[in-house]
Amino acid sequence: MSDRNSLQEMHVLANSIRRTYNRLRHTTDQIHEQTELSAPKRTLLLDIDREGPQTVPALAAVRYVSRQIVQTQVNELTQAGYLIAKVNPEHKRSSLIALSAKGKRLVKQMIERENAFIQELGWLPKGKDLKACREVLDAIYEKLA
Amino acid sequence: MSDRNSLQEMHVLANSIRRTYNRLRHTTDQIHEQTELSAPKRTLLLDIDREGPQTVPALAAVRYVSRQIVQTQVNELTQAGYLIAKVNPEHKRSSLIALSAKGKRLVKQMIERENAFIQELGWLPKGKDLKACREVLDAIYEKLA
DNA sequence: TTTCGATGACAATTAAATTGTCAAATAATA
DNA sequence: TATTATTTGACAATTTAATTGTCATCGAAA
Repeated sequence: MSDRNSLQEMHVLANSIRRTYNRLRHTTDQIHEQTELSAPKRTLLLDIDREGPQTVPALAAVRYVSRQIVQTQVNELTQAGYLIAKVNPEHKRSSLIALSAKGKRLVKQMIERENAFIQELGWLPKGKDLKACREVLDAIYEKLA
Repeated sequence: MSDRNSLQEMHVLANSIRRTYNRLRHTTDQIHEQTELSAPKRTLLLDIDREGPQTVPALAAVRYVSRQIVQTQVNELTQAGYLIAKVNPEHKRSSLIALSAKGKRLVKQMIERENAFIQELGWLPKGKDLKACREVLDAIYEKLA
């Protein structure tokens, strides 16, 4: 399982993940330039859209960054009207951070812009390959938990 | 090719790339904690080991960061004895940044530590799946060039 | 050869994140 | 229940990563 060749392949894969991540971030920075939102703030909005309302500490934990920086970003996004704090039935002090109507509209626009970019690119991985790739990434993600 | 379902799948894959990247960075931060080198500096050393000596502007370009910050990091790694500037036959002013003997030893140690970690984990993606995943990532990387 | 872009050095600034502290709220446990 | 430990949001100070801008010099192209 962990012969020399497989280990080497794993290093190469890790490098592909890193450089593709960097390029994706750069591409999305360009696509969403007019939003005036940084990549960390955009991913907060997109994650909350995908996973639903969450507490600040929960958002920080999945990112492996301090809760303080996420708190600051959430506060600024709330100030800008994209997020709202909802009462958390599980916890009186730590509210659930949710998208506002304005935030939902922005996320919708961002996804539409990304889709338009992909259409323009005229290419997507084949459905089967895409799924296989995601499954490997998710398995690595789980194993490193 | 770009029906609604495929687009949705692509967004999900992008998210898997991002979160796996974050977890890999966190894991390697822990594995290499005693090196006292930041993730950006470690990837510089590993990239130079993998791709060979390169100029500072070339290193910056693949990262989509300014040449100034890479110059600073390279200068500090040179100061610390991990890198050396080699004469560039193609360019008198812009030297090729290469690993010193000390840098090569460090890279070797880092790879050994990562391999030991994987052994301890007792798991790797299957060779076929690993390769398929890398090919999809590399295709995305190329298409976004 | 002369113009224009690339490069390294330096400086100022901004952005992202860490670390530390405090008080209040919550959770765990004796 | 009482008490102890942990979590959370707010605030502050600091560090790290990165950007932006400028300058002199070098190299490439016209």
